[in-house]
Amino acid sequence: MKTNPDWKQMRSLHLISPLQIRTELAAAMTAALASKFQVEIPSVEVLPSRNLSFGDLACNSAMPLAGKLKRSPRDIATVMADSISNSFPQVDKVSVDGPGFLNITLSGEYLAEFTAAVAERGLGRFIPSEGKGKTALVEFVSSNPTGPLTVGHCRQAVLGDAVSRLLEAVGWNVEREYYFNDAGKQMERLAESLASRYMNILGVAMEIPEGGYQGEYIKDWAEDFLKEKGDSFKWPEQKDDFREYAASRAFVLISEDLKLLGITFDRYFAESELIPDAVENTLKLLDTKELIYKDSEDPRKIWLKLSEMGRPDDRVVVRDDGTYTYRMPDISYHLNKFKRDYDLIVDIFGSDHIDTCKDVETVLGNLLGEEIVSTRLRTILHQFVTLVRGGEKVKMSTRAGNFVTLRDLVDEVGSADVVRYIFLTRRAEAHMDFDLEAAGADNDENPVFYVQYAFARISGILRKVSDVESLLHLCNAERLESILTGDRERNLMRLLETVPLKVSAAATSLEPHRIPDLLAEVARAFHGFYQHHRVVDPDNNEITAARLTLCMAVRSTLNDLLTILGVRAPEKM
RNA sequence: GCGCCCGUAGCUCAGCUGGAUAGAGCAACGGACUUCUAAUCCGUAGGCCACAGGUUCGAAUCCUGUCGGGCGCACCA
Repeated sequence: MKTNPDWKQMRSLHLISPLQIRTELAAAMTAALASKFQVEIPSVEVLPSRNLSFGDLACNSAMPLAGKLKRSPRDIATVMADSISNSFPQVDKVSVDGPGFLNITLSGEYLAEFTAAVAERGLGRFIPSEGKGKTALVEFVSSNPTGPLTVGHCRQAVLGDAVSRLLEAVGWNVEREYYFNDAGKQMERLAESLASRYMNILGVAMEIPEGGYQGEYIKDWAEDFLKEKGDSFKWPEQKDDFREYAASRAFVLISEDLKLLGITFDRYFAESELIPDAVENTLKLLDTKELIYKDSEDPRKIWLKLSEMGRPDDRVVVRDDGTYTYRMPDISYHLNKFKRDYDLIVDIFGSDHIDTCKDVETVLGNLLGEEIVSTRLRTILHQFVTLVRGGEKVKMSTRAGNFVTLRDLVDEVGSADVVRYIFLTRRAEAHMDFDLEAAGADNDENPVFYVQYAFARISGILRKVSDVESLLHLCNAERLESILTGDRERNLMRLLETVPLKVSAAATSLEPHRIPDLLAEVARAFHGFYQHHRVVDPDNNEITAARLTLCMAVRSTLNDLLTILGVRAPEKM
């Protein structure tokens, strides 16, 4: 998926990429308008047709240009149509329809060449590689290391991994990073909660602190702590021992949870690494820029002047005991990320982070320049997940310790593929009801199987054929075009041709939810084709070869799209 | 009260940098297995795109307001 198209080789085959044909058509039409009307013309846009019955590509630029050129939209569209109608072998038909739409139908020759090339060399090389040679950092999950991951983290984990994979699909070199908050007040509470359980085992009364952690897993940790380290520890004398032990156990817990979904990180970045040097440097920097001030009553307490930067309220960044609030190391962390010089920094947070991440962005803008921050930092805030079982909402409460964990979810659903796919079907900013019964169902209520089944079917066909390679060599683009003339075959090729640019658009907008839609569309078109056309015909090698070529192209497309979601492409089901 | 997100078919959701008849899956109804896996296919039905204004040649899409839901408004993260 990472290789770049070899344009020269394609030229020799008369094949140009989906992106290039669109670019060339737009350029030709823009040039024709400029020369005919002798005015500056904003570049026209060639877009996918909304409805395939109009054609493959459409352009509506004639309508907005009508006022400026003082001509009717249809006249303008006609000028555009004339400029491309006979000069592109990739174009079969151009028409002007309705109020001034320009509709373009791609030629069978081009579609056949494209399909053959995808079958032979894979779809990946046709995806425009905008990210080639560039690096991106994607931060996600970053949950407090205080316990197992929950359903909310699960959505974020899946989303972050898919965003990363999507960026990789268009050529980015991606690093996945988990910011490990191991230095804050929550860690203190966790350590004390552990100490409390430990003391209880030893028969000493000690309450779990206010806001502490009640989960059963802490009891297990306490028992292990006792076994491994002995019974001589006291709170708060050996505070650090409790804290370190809890953090390391939480770390293991979290990485095992992530492993259930097949997610790994390139780096776990510990907040404690920033303390105190990096944070003190950041404070000095903020002070130099006069963005902080001392509290009027307690000079050890330090405030951030957010209200002067257009945010609603000033915030404390250093408490009177000298410890930092969440925002402080987070600003340092982001400065660190910028210093590492990525071309793109993606932050993924739950919607409860809205205020803090706006604050951090604002401060970064003041320190580094708004231009740099707005072009290089992109934040995805996802909404929460409501679990539904049998039409009833599943109550979740972190405090009481009866939350549904990521592990529970994957166990109940029974498949990481299903969990990933369903989470990725909704766009990040939309609320989401996750129906445990439907997700756990082993039937056609489950959208994942529909797509995977298409891949498995193709694999089944391939198993029927003894020598796929030599059969495929029987089939060149010309033959493909003359044999695959059915509507279903033709529409399948048309659909495949749009995939590279749709992937590219999804990556540009950091929206992996577009991929499941696309997958379902490809699978649907394939299932329809499969039902109506027999692929393997022992008496007709030519037809077999042509349809097999199409199957190979679909297979490659499904595989690449499933890879973006991190969902398996099974040979058998 | 303030900020952000959401409100599209019975259910879950796409479509939202404005464009030609609003889409899909599931559920419902009617059909299709002596043929490469029927976890499939074909067909039918289902919608004042929350509501009210505005911008324009054109609005589910942009703006304003109202109503409804989620999240936040910590010296937690």
